[in-house]
Amino acid sequence: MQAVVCDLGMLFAVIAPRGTHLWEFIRDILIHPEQHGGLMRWEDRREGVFKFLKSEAVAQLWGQKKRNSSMNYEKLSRAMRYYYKREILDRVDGRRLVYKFGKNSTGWRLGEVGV
DNA sequence: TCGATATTTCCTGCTT
DNA sequence: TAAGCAGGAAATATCG
Repeated sequence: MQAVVCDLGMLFAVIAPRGTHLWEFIRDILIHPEQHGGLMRWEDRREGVFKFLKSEAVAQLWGQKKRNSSMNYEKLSRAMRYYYKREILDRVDGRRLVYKFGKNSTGWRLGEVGV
């Protein structure tokens, strides 16, 4: 598992632009699930609702991308919560590990993908 | 160098 | 009881 995360991290370091934001990193995992070993999945693609399947693995991947080995899901989720205020994400009440893209996020909608 | 922005880190309390 | 959620506060890194 650790090796898989390591490989994915290296892959990301190559394919992702330097200034990628967290929400873009999340979006890319969802758009290219085959490259990320089912870390996340769409709950409702049209509505932009998605779920973390392997929360700690996603956090580790994000940490590798930012060269931060102490990253974990608790810290990642705090950053996610700041997106509510900016309307990059919408809150999904009562469902753990479930988030929704907001009106200020782009590139995840069908027909928009492939940017 | 400085200010703005985007996290990161730590924390407390609540919920599932 | 562990894991996750919510949000305040302060610190830090990066960029223009």
